Amino acid sequence: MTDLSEKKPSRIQTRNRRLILDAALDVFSRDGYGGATLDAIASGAGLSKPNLLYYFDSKKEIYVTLLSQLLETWLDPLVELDPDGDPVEELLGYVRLKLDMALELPAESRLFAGEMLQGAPRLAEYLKDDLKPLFDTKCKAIQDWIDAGRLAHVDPAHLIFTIWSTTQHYADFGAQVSVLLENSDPAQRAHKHLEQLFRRLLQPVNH
Amino acid sequence: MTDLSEKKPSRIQTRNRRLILDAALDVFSRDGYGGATLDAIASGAGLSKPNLLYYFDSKKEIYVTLLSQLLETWLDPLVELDPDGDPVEELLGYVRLKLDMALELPAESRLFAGEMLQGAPRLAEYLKDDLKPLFDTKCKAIQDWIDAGRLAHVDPAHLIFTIWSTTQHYADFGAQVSVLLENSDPAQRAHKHLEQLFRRLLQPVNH
DNA sequence: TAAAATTTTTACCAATTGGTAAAGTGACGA
DNA sequence: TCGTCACTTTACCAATTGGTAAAAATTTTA
Repeated sequence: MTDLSEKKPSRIQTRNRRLILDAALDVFSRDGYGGATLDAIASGAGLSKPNLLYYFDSKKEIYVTLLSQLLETWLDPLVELDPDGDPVEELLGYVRLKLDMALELPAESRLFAGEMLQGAPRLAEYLKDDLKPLFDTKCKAIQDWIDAGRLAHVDPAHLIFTIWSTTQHYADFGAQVSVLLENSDPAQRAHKHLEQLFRRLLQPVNH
Repeated sequence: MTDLSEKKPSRIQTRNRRLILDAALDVFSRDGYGGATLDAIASGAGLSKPNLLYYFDSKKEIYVTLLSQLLETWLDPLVELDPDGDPVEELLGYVRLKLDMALELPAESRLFAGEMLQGAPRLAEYLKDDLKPLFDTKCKAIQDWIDAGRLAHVDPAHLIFTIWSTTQHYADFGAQVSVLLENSDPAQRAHKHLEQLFRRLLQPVNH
């Protein structure tokens, strides 16, 4: 018997855990936690179910592993927001990054959204301990920009909500978006639209 | 044996179908279609599972009934958008209505969002046959406003996406919002923020 | 009030679920 | 070549799932 949670993983372990997590992302993001089955994940990974359970102790462990790996990359762009940079350009850069993430990692976005829809039962402590402090810090930075007259008067918290919602919409509601847009290149139009939107919102009024 | 799908329903039928749909909305919106169980719905409605299946033939039928009832009210505000009204005020009114719906009917919003996350398998024909024509009509109306110089140059389709995403965010990501905002009255601030956002975006530039 | 129709309960069931035990396979170093 | 360790398969299992059959209770109707 081996304890997979300790020591450096073998080549096989690295490969199979990767296969499992990739398949699990597909299944969980499509069917939700409750709708996902180990059989579907195992089959997606090309492994037998007991073999899958050799690498992860339970369904929940796979899900939680997936979520916590996601959260690292998810927070990153907000961390990068630089209080010493140009306010409008910093925020537009953040919008651009978030939109690119939504377009390139839609499954990740949907996994996160699905967890939120369920009331974030497995993310409660993450929200309070990690996201909240970061959120407050960035809200304050934005408020400082406003106070310095370098940014239009906006509610910092709701500005961030607006950035999150408008960008993630292209992943989470992708099914709707693709039906309604048909032809026109969604990615480029979305980029142009959001740039315009936030530029108009954020540009301080000269006086 | 009775055919519940025909003739006018009895008082008991009306009451119990209502109880079931109310409970089902709770369960489906929280756990998703796959995660929801008939036992949970039955218990929520205060009925036994076989009794519940006397009123609906299957789990899927409950879900579909719920969805299609929702869609009627969901589309309504967009239908109301009046091409003969004042452009900015019409659109701001639409935003206000959508935000109120999200705040007052969060479970409905989450049910819809959950279906979207799964790729809208049960809404494919609704999206194409009902939503798409309406969407196109309204996009054209917005474009006409722009061409008449009564509205800033915006991408109509993406404007609608932005309205949908920013408003529904307060329902779909409510778990996150409530953790991050703590005290401050979210509803009122959201209203003020979105009014400001869309006013700045939509107000045509004088020239 | 008796019969007819509707509603509810009891007792099931086959399929699927997450998960386990243990035997088997394969690679690698002593 | 043998034993050890990591990995995989086979054969399960108890619990839960969506759903059914039919009897029992209740309500409605004639």
